[in-house]
Amino acid sequence: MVKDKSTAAIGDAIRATGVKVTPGRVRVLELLSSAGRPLSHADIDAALSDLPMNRVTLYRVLDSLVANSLVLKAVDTQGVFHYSGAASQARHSSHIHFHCIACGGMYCLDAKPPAPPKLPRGFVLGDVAFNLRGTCKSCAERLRAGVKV
Amino acid sequence: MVKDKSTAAIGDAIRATGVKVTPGRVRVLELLSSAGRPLSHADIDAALSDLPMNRVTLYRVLDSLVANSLVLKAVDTQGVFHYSGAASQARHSSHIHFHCIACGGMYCLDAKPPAPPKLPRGFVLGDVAFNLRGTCKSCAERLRAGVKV
DNA sequence: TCTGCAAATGCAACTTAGTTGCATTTGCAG
DNA sequence: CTGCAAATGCAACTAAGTTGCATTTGCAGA
Repeated sequence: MVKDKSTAAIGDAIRATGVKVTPGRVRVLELLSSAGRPLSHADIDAALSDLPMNRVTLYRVLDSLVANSLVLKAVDTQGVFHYSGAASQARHSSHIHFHCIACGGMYCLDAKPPAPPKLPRGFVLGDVAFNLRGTCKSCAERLRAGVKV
Repeated sequence: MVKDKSTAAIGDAIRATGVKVTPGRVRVLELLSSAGRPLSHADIDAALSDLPMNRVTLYRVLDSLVANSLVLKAVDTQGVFHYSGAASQARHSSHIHFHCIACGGMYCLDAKPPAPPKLPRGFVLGDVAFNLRGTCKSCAERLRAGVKV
């Protein structure tokens, strides 16, 4: 069976970083690249029912992909880490994430993130977290309808 | 012994929210109000050597203060929660926090946070997290000097 | 194609952060 | 001063993430 083009491309991207191309790495990067939103460790774990992977291995796969800039790691306002494919990095770094405190969902907002402010001399900027928290449309409507939380 | 003015004011602020004024709540709010930066749960726990408090109680004290808007809860890019007194809320909501990945320190930057973007219809904004991560001046210099991490 | 080895994985055990249930203590209203 | 709801302490639990070590596997070189 011939691997489809995108899977091969993903394998090449991994190989290019100098680490081994393993089923786990390919599968996780594939998942993150095609997912429309950043996924948590638990989200990914649940999505990998076709390729059961040890909890620890998933952490290490993610660490490896993050270390090689193939995946982005960000934290939401609840302190939960979310990962997104670096291919969608441009997409995800060009807008903001909204985390619903009622349903736990994460949404990508169609708005530009602010420019990082000027840092004091000597400070080196790594990455930026700009996340909003609140209630999403459907949860807000449900709550407004009088349903108790 | 007569309580000093600020302690009394803190007690009043707590009482005004309708909850009981307890030594733990006063001490924690006092600490967060006078601290120049947001403190983590561990920071607070360590600072309370004069008033040993159960780990769980500290969580509940913080929850109570946050629920009554006397304290702000925010998360850094490492997923660690930090608390700051609401009296210093104006101060801390009017600028940005920088978290050093080398020394773990948190710095308050003298820059305005961006205006929250316009949300889609129906979305309700709760709070905002805008944190930067990187290397602070002293750590950057130390690393540049050739010291291995 | 085969082989050896470093890299990757799985597993078990551990740490840390945060939560829950319940018995005891305490702030404070009456 | 007294009663009771609220707050606390304690123990046990869950979830997230880490570490050490034995086993397996990708892949470079023979």
